[in-house]
Amino acid sequence: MYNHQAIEKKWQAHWQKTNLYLTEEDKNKPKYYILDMFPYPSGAGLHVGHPKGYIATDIFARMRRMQGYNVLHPMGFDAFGLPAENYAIKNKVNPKVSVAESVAHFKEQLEILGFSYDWEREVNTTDPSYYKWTQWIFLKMWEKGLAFESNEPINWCPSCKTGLANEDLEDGKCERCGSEIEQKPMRQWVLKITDYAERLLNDLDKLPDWEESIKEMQRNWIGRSEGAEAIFKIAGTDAKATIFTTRMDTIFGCTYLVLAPENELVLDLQDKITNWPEVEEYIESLKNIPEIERTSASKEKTGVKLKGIKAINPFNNEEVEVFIADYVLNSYGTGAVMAVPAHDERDYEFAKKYGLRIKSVISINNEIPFEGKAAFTDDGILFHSEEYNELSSGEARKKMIAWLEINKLGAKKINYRLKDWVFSRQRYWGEPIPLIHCNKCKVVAVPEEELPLKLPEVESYEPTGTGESPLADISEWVNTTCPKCGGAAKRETNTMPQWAGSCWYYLRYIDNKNDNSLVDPKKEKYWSPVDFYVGGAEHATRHLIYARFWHKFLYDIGIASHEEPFIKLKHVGLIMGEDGRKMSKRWGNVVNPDEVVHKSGADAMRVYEMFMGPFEQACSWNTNGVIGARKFLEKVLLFSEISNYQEDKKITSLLHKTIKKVTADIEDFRLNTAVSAMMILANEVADYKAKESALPISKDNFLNFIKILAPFAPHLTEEIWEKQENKNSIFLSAWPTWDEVLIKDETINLIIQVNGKLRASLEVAADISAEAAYSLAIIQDNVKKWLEDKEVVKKIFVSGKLLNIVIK
RNA sequence: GGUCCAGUGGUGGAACUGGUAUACACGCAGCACUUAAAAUGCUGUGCCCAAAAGGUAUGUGGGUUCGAUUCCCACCUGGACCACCA
Repeated sequence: MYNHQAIEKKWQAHWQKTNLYLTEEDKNKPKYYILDMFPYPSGAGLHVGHPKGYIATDIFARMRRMQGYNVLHPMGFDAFGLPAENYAIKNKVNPKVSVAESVAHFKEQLEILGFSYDWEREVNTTDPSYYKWTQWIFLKMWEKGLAFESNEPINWCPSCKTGLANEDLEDGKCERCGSEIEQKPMRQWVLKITDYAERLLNDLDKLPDWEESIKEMQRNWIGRSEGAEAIFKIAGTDAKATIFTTRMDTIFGCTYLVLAPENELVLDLQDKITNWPEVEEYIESLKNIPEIERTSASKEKTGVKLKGIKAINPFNNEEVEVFIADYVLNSYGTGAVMAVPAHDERDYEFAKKYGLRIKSVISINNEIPFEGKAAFTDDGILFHSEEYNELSSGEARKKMIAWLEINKLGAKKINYRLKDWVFSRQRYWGEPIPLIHCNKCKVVAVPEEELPLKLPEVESYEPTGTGESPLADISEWVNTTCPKCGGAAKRETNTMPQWAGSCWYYLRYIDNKNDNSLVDPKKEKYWSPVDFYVGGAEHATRHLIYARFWHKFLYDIGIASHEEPFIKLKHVGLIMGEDGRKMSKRWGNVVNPDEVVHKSGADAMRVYEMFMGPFEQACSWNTNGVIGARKFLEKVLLFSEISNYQEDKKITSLLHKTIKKVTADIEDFRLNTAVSAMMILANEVADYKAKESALPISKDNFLNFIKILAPFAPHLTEEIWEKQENKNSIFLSAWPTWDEVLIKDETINLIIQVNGKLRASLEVAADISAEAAYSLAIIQDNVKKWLEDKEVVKKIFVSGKLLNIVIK
């Protein structure tokens, strides 16, 4: 009888008592750091999807330990941020209290799954001893000028009452609550991530063990665009419009200029604009259109001409009209573009609508493609471009930019889609930003020895909506003295965003109790970098970009010893509900792991989740599937109850093949086929067992099978291991090896094809020659039949696999 | 619109560098055990054909090859990310 409840309880207690998973630096062993993305503990607890990644890394960690590595495999909690705070507001509890409850609940749920985490190294981003160092890093960034105050308009969520970073939006809506985002100018702390854009982009090439899809998403997000700026003087004034373009070669086709409606130049030119009331009305009308609608590509473009204004093309001194239009964004490039309707789709659409001039300057094979019908946007050969005629687009760009630079009328320029990181939130539940505002000394850092700057207790966590966080109401906290001049001063009341703590947590696991430094340099050298990192793909453009940014900064100031934090990265595919939808309370399709563990056991659940399908792929939960995994484990337990061993050569060979396959499959995270390989072996053994009363395998071999199963089903295998009179844990034993000689089959099934179609299969010696195979094949009735009256043109022989006879 | 990924039985999926398509598991059907059911065991299970033989099948159409789920081209469908980024 398989009493999973008793077995799992027994071993979990035993592992804890014997400190089996405690990790320390050990110079005699190679290190391996395998990391899960730590969870955000919500009140709802885990569903069966959450542990999928944790199970896989646990299997990997256990194999690595048995292979003789010193393995760091920690876990912690990322608990600052809106969900915890909103939960606290709704239930009128201090977030500190509710987070502690959620963490305890999560931990309990994780523990019954039998993970091999070293809990001594647990971190929690909301723990002052942790966020002391988050604040410390922020101060270092501030010292280096990477954190600055800005009053630019930013994304504002009217429901969450806080500013948000671009990364926090989904389809132009708040990722948390789905509200329409407004653009609101307000005082913000911003991190200059764009200073690192080039490195964040280029260093992706140094990460061969990251999935290509994730790297591609990051490249998309960074959005590097190489072009140039050019200055158009405004006729009759000292004003200048600077435009950004990637197609300088088309500048002779520029028939008008477009400014973003918010471009400051528009206000500067107010006196010269003869239709100002119309212009002003247009600008006002745009304020009522949500950002998402305005920037939608499907929307018809609108705009207004700035009457009385002409811009001068620096190349031919031609005067062109100037428009403001909604399709030019003030937040990208210079907020101004030169319009070349013949060679840009957006400009073409706008020019058609308003009947503006269209001038072609790029040809291909001496023809002008789609003239008058659509914009031709490819590179080609220039014409109507004075001395640049006959040049290719590429050459022309180089020469034109060089000319601009010589004449100080423009320069080469690289733009990024990536924006600087809006880093302050007007909410309570986050790390306080450790800065002080003094009238005399301006902004002053909280002295290092005063860190952590603790989050004060507060009556109400409700956001104020005024652009100030609830901290602003606590006068005894806000009012302080300036550390520099000793005069009266006020604390910064904004807090850091949810993503701050997760930017560096993997470094803290290495040395989580160190109060004197972020991490001990010796320990950092031993454990860094993270060898293998596993988590959801939804973090590809947020956490993983932010963390790489902070890590590079920490590298620059000498804290981190490697330029990249994560060597190998894999993403875990979601587990959907049985109805194929995302598991959610709304659909009522959430499966609770506690129930599965209670009914079928942690080991069965672990085996099933790995068996479901490819690790990276999303798949639907099927409760019946757990039964299959459970049956497999029952079969293995049954074997262990037989004490009569009788080795069988075929099984030995199959076992060695299985060891090889399972080892390689775990290495590559092909855990579904690893499980199926072990099932095949168990089925074969069971077949023999039905015939004889002895187990057709030697005791040593049986124990090797138990060992490769151990990472998947740690409790059951530990129990079997003990029953076989082993004193130490199975996880302290060595990972089995295989013998290539035993894997080689003596006989094989040779496939006989005629014209590529299967006609027979012969059991022959594995090393049979082509000639021997042929003479054997042609006497088979089923082959003879097909060869009658036919001429054999060719014989294809693949040693050990097949013989294909080609006839005419 | 751009970039990337994927389409294989009733279902989840397997097939290593082109070489027996459908491993493994679920489900289903039949049989055994049982008064009966559950559990368990055995057998079968892509489609056409009574069976054998054979034919046919990996989204659709074409190509390369002795041989294609795998490589190439076009198309269809679905998903992920980005998107008026100049």
